Amino acid sequence: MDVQRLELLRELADRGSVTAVALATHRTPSAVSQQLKVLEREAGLPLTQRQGRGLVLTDAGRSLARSATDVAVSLAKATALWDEFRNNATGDVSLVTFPTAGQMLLPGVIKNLQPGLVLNCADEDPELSDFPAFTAEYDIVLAHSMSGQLSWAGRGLTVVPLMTEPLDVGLPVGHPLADRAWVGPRDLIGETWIGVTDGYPFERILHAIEQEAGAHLSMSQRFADLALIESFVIAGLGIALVPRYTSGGGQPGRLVLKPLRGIESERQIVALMRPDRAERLAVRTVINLLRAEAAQVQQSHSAPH
Amino acid sequence: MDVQRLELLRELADRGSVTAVALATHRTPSAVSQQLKVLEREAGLPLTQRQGRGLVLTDAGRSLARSATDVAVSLAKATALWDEFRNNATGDVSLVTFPTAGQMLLPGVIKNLQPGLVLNCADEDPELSDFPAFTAEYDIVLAHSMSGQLSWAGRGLTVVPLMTEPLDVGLPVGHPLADRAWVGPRDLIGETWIGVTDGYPFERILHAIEQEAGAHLSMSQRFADLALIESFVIAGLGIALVPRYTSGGGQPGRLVLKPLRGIESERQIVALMRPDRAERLAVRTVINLLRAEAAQVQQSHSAPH
DNA sequence: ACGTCCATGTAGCCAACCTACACAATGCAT
DNA sequence: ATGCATTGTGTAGGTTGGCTACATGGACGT
Repeated sequence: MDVQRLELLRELADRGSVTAVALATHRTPSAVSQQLKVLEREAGLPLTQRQGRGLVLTDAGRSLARSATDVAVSLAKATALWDEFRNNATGDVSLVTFPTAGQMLLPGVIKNLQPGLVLNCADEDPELSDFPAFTAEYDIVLAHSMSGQLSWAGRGLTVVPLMTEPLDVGLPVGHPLADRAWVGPRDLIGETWIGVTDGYPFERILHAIEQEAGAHLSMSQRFADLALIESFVIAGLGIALVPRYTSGGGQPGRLVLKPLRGIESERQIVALMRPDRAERLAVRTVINLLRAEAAQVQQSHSAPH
Repeated sequence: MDVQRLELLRELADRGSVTAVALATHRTPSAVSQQLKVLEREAGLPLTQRQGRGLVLTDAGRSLARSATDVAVSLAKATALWDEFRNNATGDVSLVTFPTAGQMLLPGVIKNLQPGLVLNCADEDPELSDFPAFTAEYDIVLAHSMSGQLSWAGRGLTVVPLMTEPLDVGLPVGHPLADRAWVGPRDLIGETWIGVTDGYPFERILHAIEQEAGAHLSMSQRFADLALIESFVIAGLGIALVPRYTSGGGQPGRLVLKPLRGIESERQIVALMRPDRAERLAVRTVINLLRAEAAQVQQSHSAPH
């Protein structure tokens, strides 16, 4: 019973096609196919099944792939263990993030990286992409969700919460509500909103405000880019829900943030990983840096408040 | 990072010498030595260390060997999983036991073995041998100990309790105490005892009786074989502590058993296994049969009582 | 019907691992 | 003290297992 073959089966479960597995593991599709065939013969029962021109796992195959994850995890723990003995959190770690989290956390993390530890970052649009799926490609995936709602549950991924970021109401300077300490849902009736495109977590909060205030909110625009939304708010074209720690980066002092009371208004920023990758010492080190950075961001915003 | 090499390291931790590992894994010592050398180079730090003409593990080596066990366990779980899919608890299982447990449990177990599942049994003298060490050689090791006292703790072995067997006072027919329902420590003052050789669990109970009764017990003989002890008791040469379920096999009706009150007088019979072997479906099946048989033995003795 | 995309066979090459044998070091016995 | 057995380790060579390159056979879309 060979671990490499089990790993191949697990990759197939994650990526869905022999060719994709071959690409990811730097092999030819033929090699992958052969190894899977050997695994099937060893198992004595079909693990895969042709479907169209592709290949899908049988129940037995899926089940075996799951336990292959356990093997990979314990193996990763072993390597992490001797990395610790060598005190050697070295190597490459890859990371994807949605833009605002990257802007908020990554510069501080990269500054504190110890020598020999390389962090390769990329960003993706959370609206267009299935973020959990990136765990096949990247070691760490920074994703966000509304509090409580975990869209990536049940995929067998390791989830590390990094921080919860409040979503405030962004107002232009001079707005009638700008001198208030906080605002409630009823204060917001009649305002014009700059919204975000569908799928963003902000969407749900706006619906909650509508329910609580008992009125329909008028939505003038829908943008995906936060800086664009802020520029509209500053220009007095409406108000918007903006994440507290990442807003105002472009034009500081021109945007006023007010906490929203009466409604749970925050997003959770988490790190997603495949369980085996989460065990790597280098990855764990980066995660610790991310958590430290997140804590510092939160503290620096709460102290002067 | 190769699993086979890790496995070799773990075998070395268990068996203590390269030659023994080579013998156990059907390889030449040279092959083992080479693989360990590769593993060390991969790890980047010394895992073994010469001591005399032998070889011992360093701290790092021991630590890595421990995590190698986790790998082996998850791997065994995977194979057990697909064995379950095939509904195929087949293969060979090896077992050592001390004589009385084997006499009590094994015939019933072997009768109930499903076809294709082969159980190879052997017996060893618990006094002469280090039973936990047999887990390197056999899949299942049946051992006994006093209640609570687990001499094999901390070796990273899987322990499955099978039953607790009371130790009764064995008397010849016609003995003054033979019509009592039970006996206490003070009743036993002045009796002549047939003891067992050092190291047996019975030893400790006799000391406890001495303490409780406040008198010294006279010990006339010391034997290792239970049947021999019983024959002495029957002959009126003394009394002895005998396990309730396994005594009287040779000459039924000639030996009277009385429960001992006031002193915790029982031995625990357990199965010891290396954790990875414990995960094998065939092994788990045998363990279940052992537990069922043990329960039945206990029940059949308590019902007519 | 054709081209494309996917999985899978076949032949051959290469590397990893093992055996066989030799050798150094250590401990035990006479 | 001096053999002698035992232990671990090097070196040379053979065998096997897994990979690549290329060809084949279905399945889908146009």
